[in-house]
Amino acid sequence: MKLTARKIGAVLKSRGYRLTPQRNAILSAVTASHDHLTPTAIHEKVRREHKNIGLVTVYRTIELLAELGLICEVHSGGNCHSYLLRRPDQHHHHLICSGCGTVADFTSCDLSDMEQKVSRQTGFDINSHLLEFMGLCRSCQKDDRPEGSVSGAK
Amino acid sequence: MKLTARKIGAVLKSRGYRLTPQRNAILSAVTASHDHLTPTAIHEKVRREHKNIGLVTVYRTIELLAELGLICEVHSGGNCHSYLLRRPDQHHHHLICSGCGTVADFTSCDLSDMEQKVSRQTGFDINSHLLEFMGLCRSCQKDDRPEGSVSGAK
DNA sequence: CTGACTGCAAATAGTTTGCATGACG
DNA sequence: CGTCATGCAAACTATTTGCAGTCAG
Repeated sequence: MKLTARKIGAVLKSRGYRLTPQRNAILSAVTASHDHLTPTAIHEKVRREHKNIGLVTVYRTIELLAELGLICEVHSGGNCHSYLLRRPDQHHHHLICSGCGTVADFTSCDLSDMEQKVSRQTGFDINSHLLEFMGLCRSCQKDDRPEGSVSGAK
Repeated sequence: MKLTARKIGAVLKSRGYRLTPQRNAILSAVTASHDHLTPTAIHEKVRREHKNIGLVTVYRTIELLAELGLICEVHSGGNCHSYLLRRPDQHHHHLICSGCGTVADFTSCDLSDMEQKVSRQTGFDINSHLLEFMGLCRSCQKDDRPEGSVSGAK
């Protein structure tokens, strides 16, 4: 079950934040996309409908959403300022296609064994982890041409 | 076994790159540190001895080293432009202390099972992964004060 | 109404590029 | 000696901040 723009809006309200058309537009853009989006990308997307929305507002909204844990960063490639809707209901990780940039997520993550082992070895008190897999998605495997047809890449 | 400045220098030479005093200084700074360093941090470190080294040179050297696979990025916190000496001899991952920023690494990583499972589930052809654990290192646990005594944090 | 939100513009930070000089091999 | 590397300055890009007007509640 995914988070919808409406649900996020409700969260915002319940936290005492206002639900403005701009924020709504940004929420729609983020929830509609399966990919990770940079601030600029979100801005462009949103601008199609709300021409005079400021990039600044996008930044501020992203910050807010990240703070509330509704979106999270994706670390694909060198780009570390891409954001993605979060699945709040469960722990999950990302699977990033190096061909087209699509992000899938998966939940079958059991690192607790490894976490314990590493913790024992190093003495660290581990409280979280970051795990991402990189590879080619089904359709990019068919195309199987490393260059060309890359949409997300800079 | 860690990579030393000397060894990296040898690699550079063998690849046809020149071994200049500036590069040497940068290599020493990187190999001497157990932490992840940002370009600016490297620059400052290096400057203590070589006052008129340019930040630009640091950037260019980092780029070169990353290209040769001698250093790698660390994705701790929001900062994604920190670099660390690589252990070229084996696959490993990072363990980042959220207290002081120290980076340890560990090698007991067996994700192949999970990789296969995820691959089967999603149809992705997985070729690499990024795994980092976050937590508190031994000495930060003793201090156990989440604020204060934080050196690496912005 | 009132304070939070927005948009603009300017400020700041981070990174890249062009070019003349200098040093490596 | 020729070429690659450096350092400076300027160009760019990405992000943050200040402020006055606007709008959600």
